[in-house]
Amino acid sequence: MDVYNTIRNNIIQGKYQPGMRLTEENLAQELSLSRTPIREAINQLKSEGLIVPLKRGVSVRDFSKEDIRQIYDLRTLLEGYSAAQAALHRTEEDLLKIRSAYNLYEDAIDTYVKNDFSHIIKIVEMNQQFHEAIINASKNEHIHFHISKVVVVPIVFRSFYWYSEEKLRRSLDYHKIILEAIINQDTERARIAMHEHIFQGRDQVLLHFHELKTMKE
Amino acid sequence: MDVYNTIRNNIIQGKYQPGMRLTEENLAQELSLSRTPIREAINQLKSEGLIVPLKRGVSVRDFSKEDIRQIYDLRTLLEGYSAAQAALHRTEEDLLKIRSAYNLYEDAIDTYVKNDFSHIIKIVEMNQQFHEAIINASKNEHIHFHISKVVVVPIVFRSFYWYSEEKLRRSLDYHKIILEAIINQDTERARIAMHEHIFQGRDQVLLHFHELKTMKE
DNA sequence: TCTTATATCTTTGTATACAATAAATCAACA
DNA sequence: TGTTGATTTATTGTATACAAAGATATAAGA
Repeated sequence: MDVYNTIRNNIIQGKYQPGMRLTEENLAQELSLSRTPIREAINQLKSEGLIVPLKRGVSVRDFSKEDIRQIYDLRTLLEGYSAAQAALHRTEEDLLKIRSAYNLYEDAIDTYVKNDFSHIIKIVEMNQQFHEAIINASKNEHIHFHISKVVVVPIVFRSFYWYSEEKLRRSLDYHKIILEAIINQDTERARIAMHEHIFQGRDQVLLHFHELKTMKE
Repeated sequence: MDVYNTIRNNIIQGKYQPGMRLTEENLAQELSLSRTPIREAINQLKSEGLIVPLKRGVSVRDFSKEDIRQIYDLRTLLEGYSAAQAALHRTEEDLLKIRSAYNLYEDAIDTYVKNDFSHIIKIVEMNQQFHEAIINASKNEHIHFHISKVVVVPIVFRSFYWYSEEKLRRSLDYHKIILEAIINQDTERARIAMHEHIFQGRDQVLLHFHELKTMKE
């Protein structure tokens, strides 16, 4: 894995906690590299908003509840649009991929509820894959480019640990509604279902905001 | 001006033409700097999509009509939303700034049509300032963060050279409608007017696409 | 002449050294 | 003791050197 992803993962997985100060030299020593490649990774993370510049060094960004609201508003807007566009432009190949992602998500949930709690990671991945497939089907390269740059809030990844079986099933239901709307080329239904689905995720994060922040993974 | 903005301006102003290959060494010599700061600027421009990686070096991105359509779709979505949010959340101070930007845009157009054609630059600036003021009033820091990163298409800057007086007046009319909708907190009117306004800009760019591409500024 | 292997040249990626600057420490003085 | 100025230290910004990887040119053999 490259330097950028190494540092990014350390932030997302809570190894580098919010507010923690990072310097080029420290990171370089930790990763046994020179400052040059570290600088490049830091610059990228800065431009993505995951770390904020300090007078000296940088610090891991500490997101507030208001940040979560704003970021989810944005995500709702962009992904709602991409679902609508996917309903409009999807090919048979797109449908195959979306359906496959849907099934894998269902499998992951089934395995999880059968007491294999390690499968939560798989659930996160398969959920992402479903959303990815829809963004691809929307045939707007630039929306894709943008959503991929929407600020990643570390705690969102951890929020899945607080999903009950019931909530996971409801999440799956939404995937189904979205999938069917895209099949039927019902743009507005796709958009609205995607909106509700993303707001469901937002509510989950906001509800457990404080536990998520202190959680060390 | 820093390295990033120097290179960016050279691309926007057509000094580095679409498809042109740039290498770190060349740029370093041209700007009398070492490769290190050049690399940082290039990385940023790459992540913004203004230049694309080559096997060796990078090349200035050549945008297609389809790119223009997709980017404007995105801009419509984001700025339409920000106009609606501005209508909802604007303070008196926001209104003052938006109104002031509106007036300056009107002044710039007036000066321009009185045969001072050099004022086209001012028109571009004042138009941007109006949009900025609305984004600020929308009170979503993250939308702001994003719109500022929406891919800048070089030729959009030049498209103003093809605006007739009538089209400029129509653009101003839209600003007025948007301003009033925000004053009256009419979210949907603000959103729709912003949509139409941005599509007007898109049509202008698409209409003159070929002239704009060969134009050297 | 055409193909393939070798050498050469270009260009990027990484390490390191040094310069510039801001922060922290310490000392001198009121 | 508290305040100011000088000194040291920490950290970033820039330059340069060298290693690694690709591309291009060259030469040898079929």
